[in-house]
Amino acid sequence: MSVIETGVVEAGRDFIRDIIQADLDAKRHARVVTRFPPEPNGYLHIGHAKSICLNFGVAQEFGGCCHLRFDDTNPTREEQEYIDAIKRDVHWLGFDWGEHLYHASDYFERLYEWAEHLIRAGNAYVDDQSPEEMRVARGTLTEPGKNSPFRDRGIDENLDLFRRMRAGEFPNGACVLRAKIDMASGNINLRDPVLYRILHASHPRTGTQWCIYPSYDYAHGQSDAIEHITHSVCTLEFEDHRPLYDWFIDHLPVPSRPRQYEFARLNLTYTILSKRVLTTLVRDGHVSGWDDPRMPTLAGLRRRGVPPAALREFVRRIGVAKANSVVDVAMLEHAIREDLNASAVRRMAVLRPLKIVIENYPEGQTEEVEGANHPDDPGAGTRRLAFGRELYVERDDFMENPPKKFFRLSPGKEVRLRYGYFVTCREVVKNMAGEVVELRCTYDPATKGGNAPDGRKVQATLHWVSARHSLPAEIRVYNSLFTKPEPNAADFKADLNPCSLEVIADARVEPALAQATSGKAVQFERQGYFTLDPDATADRLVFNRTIGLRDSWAKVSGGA
RNA sequence: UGGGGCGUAGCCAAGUGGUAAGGCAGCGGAUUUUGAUUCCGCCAUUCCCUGGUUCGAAUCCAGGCGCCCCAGCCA
Repeated sequence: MSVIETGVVEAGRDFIRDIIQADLDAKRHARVVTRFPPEPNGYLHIGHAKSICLNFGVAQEFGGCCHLRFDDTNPTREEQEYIDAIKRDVHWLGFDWGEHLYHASDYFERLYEWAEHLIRAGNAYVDDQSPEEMRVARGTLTEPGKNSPFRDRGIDENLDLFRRMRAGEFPNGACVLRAKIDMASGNINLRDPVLYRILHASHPRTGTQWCIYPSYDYAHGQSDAIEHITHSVCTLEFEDHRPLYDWFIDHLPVPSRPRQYEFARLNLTYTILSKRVLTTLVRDGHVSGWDDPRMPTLAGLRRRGVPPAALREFVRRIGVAKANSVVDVAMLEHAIREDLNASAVRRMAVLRPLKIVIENYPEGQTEEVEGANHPDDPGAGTRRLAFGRELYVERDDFMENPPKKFFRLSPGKEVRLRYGYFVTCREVVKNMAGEVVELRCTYDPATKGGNAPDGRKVQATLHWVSARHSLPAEIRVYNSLFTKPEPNAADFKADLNPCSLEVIADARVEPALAQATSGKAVQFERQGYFTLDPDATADRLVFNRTIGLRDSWAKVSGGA
């Protein structure tokens, strides 16, 4: 599959890898087998990238394999669209499950048989209590629960009832199958957890074949055992499910003995990774879809132009530990810039054009100058740029009354046009409203290419495009990564935008950009990294800004 | 005295009895035809707190404090 590039990154060290190394050293396993087990009820986001990189990464590094398993045990929330999207996104991130694509639903029959096994052993029973009665009887965090009045039904009665549950004799909610463990346990997961509930719902894969579905707790560990998973790595909130995970493994004739380990999930400043909130944004139309470039989804990041290798590197650097933490989004931004700086070709584009006319440049004349595709990589070659009497420069690169540290154009000041000539601003043309509409400049013909033979220096080098040769483009700038200043999902209001989107409709770009490829990163010199949007056409260039360049002038000037 | 976890710099994070890695951010400075990049330098006398053990403690022990997770027929 061509979407797969290499998923290999340099191995970091963390407690998960230490555990695996120790298990391998002690010959507890011949080969490590992990799994990435998403529920197909939404799109993958950058938080999942941490889990994907961990599970697939570890398998690669230790010469094992990683399964992709859909945890599709709740047909009321799962859809085929999500299954497809998840596969696409895992591939895009750079990982391949090969033949090992599984679904919890592949094991429904075996899970059912094992449930009967538990019943026969007196370890499970059918409970007719209503959900409300069960909730009350479960007790609280500080008080023990009470046994269900149905807890001591005979094995035959339980078997009969459970078979009738499967046969569809009961409506949703009529009863459940529960494990008989300990209603007084301090760990609430052990207070007779539900194994099966009745759900008369069509499943994306099994259709209407089943009307009872296994719970996560019951299905997950057994699926791991069936697949001979050696290390079942999940997030911290499942830590107190581990005793239950082990209880099932201990009481069932499973073919292997997987172990569960937990790590802290990813949190990012200014970013909401709550599936509930992301779903709301999509469902209520606050964004264009799961792949809106403002979304922290893998699909959104892809469309925004973030390279998968940058995500892998980011994940490698944040590490894997058990402490809850919030990673500064600047770390992600750094990983993205680091990748893009090395890989993106350089082009010139003027986002907010200001016309300059070079008065001493012959009318009607055009000449070509050469610009490097990548200044740090001569092998990337060069491209030709049309230079002429009328050009556009960035509005922000001119100030009529510049402050002290402003290096760019201002009346009387000389600057370099990159790969072009030194120019000096001679006159400012304004409209009736007093707005600057044009600059009259002169150039020094001896500075072609950007060097002055007399050795004189300029303080700034500006990017520019030819007025006649440049192409119009629409540019979409996402002002901050992803979200609002306070990443508190609880405070989320549905009428809030996930982050601001600024559409710049009248940008001008150099002609070579007509050949830009969707998804391939380009650096607009002095502006940042951009990528052609998939919706762009030959006569309508649309670029998404992946991320801006670091900008020390913005810091000095306070953005003024 | 419900159970389970976690506390190392502004943010991640190594370290597991021998005297606090690394990255991000920040701050200086050099180079620069992108105010980018690159490069160099600085940035925890101290590891949540208090005691104890030890020649020696972030690491071991005791007691505190703080934060997170769990009461779905969700995962």
